[in-house]
Amino acid sequence: MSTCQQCIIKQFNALRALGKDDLIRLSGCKTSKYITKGEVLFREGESINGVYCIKDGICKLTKLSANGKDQIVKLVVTGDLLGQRSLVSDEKSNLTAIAVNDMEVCFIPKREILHDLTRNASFSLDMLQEMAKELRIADNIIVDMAQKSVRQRLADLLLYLHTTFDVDEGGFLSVILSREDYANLVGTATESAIRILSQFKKEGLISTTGKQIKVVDFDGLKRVE
Amino acid sequence: MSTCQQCIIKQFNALRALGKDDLIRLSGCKTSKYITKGEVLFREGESINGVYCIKDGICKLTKLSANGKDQIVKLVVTGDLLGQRSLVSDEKSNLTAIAVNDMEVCFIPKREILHDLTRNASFSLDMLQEMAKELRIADNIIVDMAQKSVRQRLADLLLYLHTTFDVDEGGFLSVILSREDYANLVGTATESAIRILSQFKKEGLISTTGKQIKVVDFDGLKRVE
DNA sequence: CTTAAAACATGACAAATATCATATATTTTA
DNA sequence: TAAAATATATGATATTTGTCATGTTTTAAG
Repeated sequence: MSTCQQCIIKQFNALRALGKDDLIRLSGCKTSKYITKGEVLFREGESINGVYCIKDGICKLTKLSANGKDQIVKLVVTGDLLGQRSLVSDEKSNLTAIAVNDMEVCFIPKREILHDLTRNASFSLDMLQEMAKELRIADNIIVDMAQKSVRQRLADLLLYLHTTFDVDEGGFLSVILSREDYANLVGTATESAIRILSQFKKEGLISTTGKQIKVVDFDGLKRVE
Repeated sequence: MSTCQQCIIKQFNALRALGKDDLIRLSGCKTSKYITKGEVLFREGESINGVYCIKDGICKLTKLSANGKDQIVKLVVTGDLLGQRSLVSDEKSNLTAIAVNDMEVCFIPKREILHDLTRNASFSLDMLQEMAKELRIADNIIVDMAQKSVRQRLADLLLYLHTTFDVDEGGFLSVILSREDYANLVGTATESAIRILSQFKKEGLISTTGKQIKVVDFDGLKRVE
């Protein structure tokens, strides 16, 4: 079994701020878990009681809106922590986490993280910085949701997926999402998302083969309005 | 000149976690400032280099979207801190702050706050908790922006203003906003906001006298769809 | 007080998006 | 493999929202 100390994943999140002794302690009480595509890691309203460190895979954080539709609030990827927000504010989870592809995660109990947060200022400062970054991103999404058209938001999403998750040998986006996921990410009806993706294809901005999507004209997508 | 130690405002934000000595130190280097309605406290892209503690008044945090419209991301009120996010992540401000009514604020330089953040774990944990709360609120706003109609968002806003800022003797909302502000808060055209407010009035959900608005049927507004 | 400017209001119309219906393709299950 | 379930696609239409035009009211300035 691998230890947190050896694990390179910690470089990508606040755990990097911990020293050798703390990492050894975490290793001793962490559990690891494999989740297959589509499985639920935790649900809105549940107590998480710890933090997940994503060793591999991608998951979507969704919230059920009043009208019964799921909104995907963000995608969380390899290297990210999951559940810090609920842990810090001592609340049940505000969001549901569902695996977008097969995942490997480590679970670290709340008590251990709190131990470090209260004693290790550089760890809590690092976590504070991460959360500040998330907050800026969330504010920007609010503005985009409020002011941009569905067409623009969908173009932005494709650009985001292209730059953030990279592409495979064929140039296709390496994250495979359903059309419904696309709709739930930009906040529109599934039919609208499908329709606009078809338009993008006709306009030569993207090409598609089943669920696989390739960004053909990056700058063209940027200019969409 | 009043000291931070005596100031009751600190009860409402992370400064409550500081001890006597730290508060005395802050008092020594803080500056206070009066801002009149409509004045800009800081702009998007500026370095704030500190934190504002709002002693009195309300201000709106806006961001200019790609299409040239201002979106109000949140209202910040008496007791809140302003600028922590930029300070913590060491970035220029992502938002513009404009006074909605006359304000009194105290400015505390970055260096002093950082001093406490790196040394005082309970202070940085408290700030972390505040930011976690803000992040949950932001996530919920994203869902509402994406999934609710303009009519619902405007009804929600009236309910929020009613419960958060209370009402005057006549039952009118104590925050006076222009119709344009209402539009920029819910992310719609000014004409649309005006039109829907007129509808609410006809439907007996609110009553208005000039800029003053009174929530008449709270539960009715809740049921708006 | 009078005039100019800004804010508010509303109609008419255009554009964007949602909804419903239906068809086809793809995946899963038996 | 066949059948069922699910996902994708697209047309027709309704609804929501934005834009432009115009008039009225309120506020600010001289």
